[in-house]
Amino acid sequence: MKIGELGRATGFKDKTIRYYERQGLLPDPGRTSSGYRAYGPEDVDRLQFVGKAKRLGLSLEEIRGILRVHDQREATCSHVCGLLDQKLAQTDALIHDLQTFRKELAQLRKGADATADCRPAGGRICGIIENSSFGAGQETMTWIRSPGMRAE
Amino acid sequence: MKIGELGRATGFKDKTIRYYERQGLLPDPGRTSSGYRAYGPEDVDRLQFVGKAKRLGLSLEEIRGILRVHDQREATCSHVCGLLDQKLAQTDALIHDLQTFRKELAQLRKGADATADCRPAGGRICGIIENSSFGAGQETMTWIRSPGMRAE
DNA sequence: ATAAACCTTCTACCTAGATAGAAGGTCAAG
DNA sequence: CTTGACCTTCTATCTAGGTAGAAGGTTTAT
Repeated sequence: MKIGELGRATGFKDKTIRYYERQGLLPDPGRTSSGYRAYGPEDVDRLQFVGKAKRLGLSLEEIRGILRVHDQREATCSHVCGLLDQKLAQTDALIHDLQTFRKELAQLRKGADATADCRPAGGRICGIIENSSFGAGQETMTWIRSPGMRAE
Repeated sequence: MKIGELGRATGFKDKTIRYYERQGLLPDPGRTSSGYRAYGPEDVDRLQFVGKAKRLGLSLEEIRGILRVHDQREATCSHVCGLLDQKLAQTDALIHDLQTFRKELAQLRKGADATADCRPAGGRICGIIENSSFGAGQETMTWIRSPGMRAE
């Protein structure tokens, strides 16, 4: 099987497959006499696994970790369970932070309605934002901007 | 006031201040006779505003938008309220997606405990992940990886 | 007077996950 | 035999928000 065929079987572009190979997600495939990459059915499985793991929210680095364990002929169970637990904890933490953020944001918005003139004296720029005690912590809420969320 | 002093007053590095100027967040400051950027107290306010807005989760582009409205001598109230409402809606949507994701993840994790051997026959890689109906949708949960969240 | 501490511009690099193009070799069908 | 569909490698580009360094000019303190 050549790379295009593999791509059609898995939904990945050929460029992406070569990229994954460079990233260590796919082993060096054999080559045909003319130098083409020669894949077998196990590579279809492997790529489909990558796709599924990606959809689970695993990074390429995490997926590479799982595949390395697999390639060592070890069972990946405990490794994967660890990753899932980690994801779960991260998700919980993120939800918690977001809920806190949302509360503060809502409060700020409520106060904004009460602000008759949001531009106070003295060259200040926006009373709504500047009078808030919101950003008192040093943490930045950059995570609110997530890929695919940008309207365009 | 020169750039270093402005930086010390606001907590931004000089490099960052020049970067913000390039990005259109700060107006072209005057220069001293020796060509140095010469700032006034209003620039301290402006930069502090930028810091606060950033901590609110606004992107530099959004902040630039607010500042442009301000520079037109228009009140920024309604503009900022619009942004806040938008952030609020985005946050709600993100929390909702995350809760759905968390449920599916927890279910997967629960099933993993029941999976005696996660490596089924036929060159498959990980039964836990591959047998899940989890990633059935096409959407990828990449937002789970947020800046600052990466353990190192 | 000279070293430290500033300042300037310009350019390159970082993350993450690809995508696109250039320049060229190979292969199957008509 | 030639056209188009493949294949190869290498390099550049995108997002977002900066950071770092080179190469050089200025100012302040000792």
